[in-house]
Amino acid sequence: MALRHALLAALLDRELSGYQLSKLFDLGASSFWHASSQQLYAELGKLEADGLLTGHEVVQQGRPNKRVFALTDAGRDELTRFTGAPTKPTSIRDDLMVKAYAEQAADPDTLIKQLEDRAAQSRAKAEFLAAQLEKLRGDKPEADFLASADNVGPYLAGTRGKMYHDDQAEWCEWAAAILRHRTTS
Amino acid sequence: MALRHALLAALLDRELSGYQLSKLFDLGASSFWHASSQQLYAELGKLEADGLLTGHEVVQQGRPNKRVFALTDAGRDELTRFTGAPTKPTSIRDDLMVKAYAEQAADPDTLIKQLEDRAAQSRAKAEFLAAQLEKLRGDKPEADFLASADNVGPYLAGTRGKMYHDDQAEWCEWAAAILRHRTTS
DNA sequence: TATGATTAGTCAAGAAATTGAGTAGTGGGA
DNA sequence: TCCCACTACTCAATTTCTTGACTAATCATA
Repeated sequence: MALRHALLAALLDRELSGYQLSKLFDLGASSFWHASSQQLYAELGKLEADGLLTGHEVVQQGRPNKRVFALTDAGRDELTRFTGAPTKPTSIRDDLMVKAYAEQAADPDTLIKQLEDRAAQSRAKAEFLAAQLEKLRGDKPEADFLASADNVGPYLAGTRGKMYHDDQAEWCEWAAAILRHRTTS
Repeated sequence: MALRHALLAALLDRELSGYQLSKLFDLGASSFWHASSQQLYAELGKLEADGLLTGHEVVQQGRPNKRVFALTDAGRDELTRFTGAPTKPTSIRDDLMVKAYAEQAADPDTLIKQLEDRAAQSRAKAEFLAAQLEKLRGDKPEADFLASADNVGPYLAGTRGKMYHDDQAEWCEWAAAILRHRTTS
């Protein structure tokens, strides 16, 4: 029920092809939602059937043709409805937290490695998102951009994504340090 | 594939009934994983069938009988394997981030209300988790507890949960303030 | 004395997400 | 010149998760 709205949101101020959307929703790059390409194309089909967006074939030379999707008025209305409707908080479901919880059953060294690897991944992703944010706000200071820009949504969402990954990296390193300390003493 | 391990982790140092587990994995109270009771009971059945845990009927007076589950050696081994195996990072999928991203299509006032409501929920949950952490560490300072306690896993996971909700609340309030400022100017 | 909350679950239907493989053309590097 | 990566998708099977309803007893409250 929510990938629908994530797709509509991504198409709010531009047209994108299925493939471009699949890059935007990629696990390693998405700032606000993730989905596999298979899931995306399936959902795009449903959204088109429901009249929330329209697809146009674009003929290309030198590479496969693509279908570019755009929001319809109905799609925009649906997004407006969605943003105003209460939804229940998204639940936490993180495999790393399960691993940390199960620390007693874990081999300390491999668990520490898991945490350090994830810390590195999150650091990289936080940096990537920081670069995206910088690009979005251009040369303005953040406060000016947020006060005056005409589309701040992606910036708000990107900021949350960056916070998440900064925290994740920090926590992973903190937890790894504690476990390391416990094994050496 | 991961609810399995979350359940095994929860049963690592104690026996719990399905109902107790359903409270632990409740959306409003879970610090490290969430699942509905239906999903839980289904998964508990599979885990028992796979020999990763055993259930014992406990007869009670004055209330329905219950089944209490305990880890088997195979279950503990599976947890050890899981904690050492690399897993891909959990993806971000948060309805609020989608709503923020779609700010352009949103009615400002209702979106602001959504953000403020969620901020309040996250504040409450962060407080709840803070109380749990305090209970876990007893009267010791955190550093002493983490260095000397025999089961720090739940504390590590709970800390991440608290960070998540502290951040969520902070971001929601920040985003709401920006949107409010943009509507009044 | 009826009403709702709490304990302790079960059943079934459907939607959402994952896993794994496959197609087919183009461009670039060893 | 061969192989790999990239663009741009599709198909099928399976697992996971959600939604909504239902049973049935006890306890506290109004």
